[in-house]
Amino acid sequence: MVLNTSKTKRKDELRRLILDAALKVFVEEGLEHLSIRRIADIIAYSPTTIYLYFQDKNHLLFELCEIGFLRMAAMNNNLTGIQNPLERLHRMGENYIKFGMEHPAYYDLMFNQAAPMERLAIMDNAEWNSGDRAFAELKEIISDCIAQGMIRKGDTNTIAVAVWGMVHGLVSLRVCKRFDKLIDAENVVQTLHSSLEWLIQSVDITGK
Amino acid sequence: MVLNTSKTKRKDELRRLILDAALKVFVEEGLEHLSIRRIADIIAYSPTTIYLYFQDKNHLLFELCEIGFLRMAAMNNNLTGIQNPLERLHRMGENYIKFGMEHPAYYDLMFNQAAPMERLAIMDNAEWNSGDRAFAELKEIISDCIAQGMIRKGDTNTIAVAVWGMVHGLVSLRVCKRFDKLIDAENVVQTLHSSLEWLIQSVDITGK
DNA sequence: CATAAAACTTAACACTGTTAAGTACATTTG
DNA sequence: CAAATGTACTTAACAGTGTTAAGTTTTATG
Repeated sequence: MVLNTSKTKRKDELRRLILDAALKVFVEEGLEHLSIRRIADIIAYSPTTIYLYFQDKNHLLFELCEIGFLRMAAMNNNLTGIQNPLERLHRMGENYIKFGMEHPAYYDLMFNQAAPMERLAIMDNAEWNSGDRAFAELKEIISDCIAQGMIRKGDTNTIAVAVWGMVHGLVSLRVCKRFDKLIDAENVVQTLHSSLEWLIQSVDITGK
Repeated sequence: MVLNTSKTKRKDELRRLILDAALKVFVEEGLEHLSIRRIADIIAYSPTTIYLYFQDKNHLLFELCEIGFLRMAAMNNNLTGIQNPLERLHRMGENYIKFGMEHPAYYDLMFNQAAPMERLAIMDNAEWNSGDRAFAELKEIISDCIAQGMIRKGDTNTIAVAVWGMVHGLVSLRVCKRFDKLIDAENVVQTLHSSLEWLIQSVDITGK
């Protein structure tokens, strides 16, 4: 298998151009304004050209998702050096919330929209690499918490789902504007962090 | 103000017919197949007629949401008789999960989709009645838990957001198919319930 | 240079939400 | 009773969507 011939390189260049244009539109104007024709206009190609590089719109959205996962993973660089696993868990949650607040369009696409997952459902036998890796990391931290006697013993899977569910729920309700009529706008983000802190303190059995 | 004249009655009848048709489509075929023209076909009227009864599609979706909230509230009928507030909270969470599993299309519309909230955002000064009532009920139960020394003292708002966030997160990830590649299909619902139970046990301070 | 292959475009299909303008019918008014 | 008003509804169109079959242009190869 030959990599990076001038052929594949040029293929990749336009592919990248398409993704960049798509990104620009959907970050700045929202997913609902992201259309194939809009992308085509920006890169000055005909709409059908995009179909030579992506099977369909879902495929394109899936790739945007993957980029989002990379950005999200990059946020967890500040975890290195934190030895205490419960503290790590807390910080990971705060990073998660931060990502959602800073990149709501990405977040919506990555966790709420059906489109990218439809693509994934079609290519059977394929695992969801990005999601899988992140989930595995979460489970490992929880495993450490249990091993060091910082949280109650229990099924790692169950606890991981619970923790992920919680932070996702907080961010998702915010991104989908479900807090807008219930909590003052200036307090929402603070409330999310408080809620996470409440969870961490509730499961912490070191000081009890 | 005159209620239920033959005029308003007939107006309401077609309105109801439209909502029923909309409901049928979006429950059976999903939100993406719910179009104004599809509804019009079913009720055998022209598409534009629908605009005489609803400002726009968002308005219609908002009304479907409200119907969903009624159904959801009805599920909590089995709470009467449960005195223990923590048990009430647990049962409320289970009802919430059950609703999401049984009515994924409703759930998606009520908590994930942007459309219904856009309608709500426009009519300023209006509060989100359905959401407001449900959230207030949750806060009251938590208040009771604290008063009876069943969970740690803390800000009611913060804890309510945490609890709602958690169950919403679980249901939302399931409805949006984010567990599909991570957890075996036959175990997912059981895992959600276990996760909720884990939370309840983690915050319960009565036996410690 | 001719041929084959790759890259790209045109035109169309079947949809979408939404609106301006027009029609048919019932009710009220002079 | 006839004319005027008002209600209920439809037709036709606009501007947009994802997507595909078929045709054209450009590039690379023998």
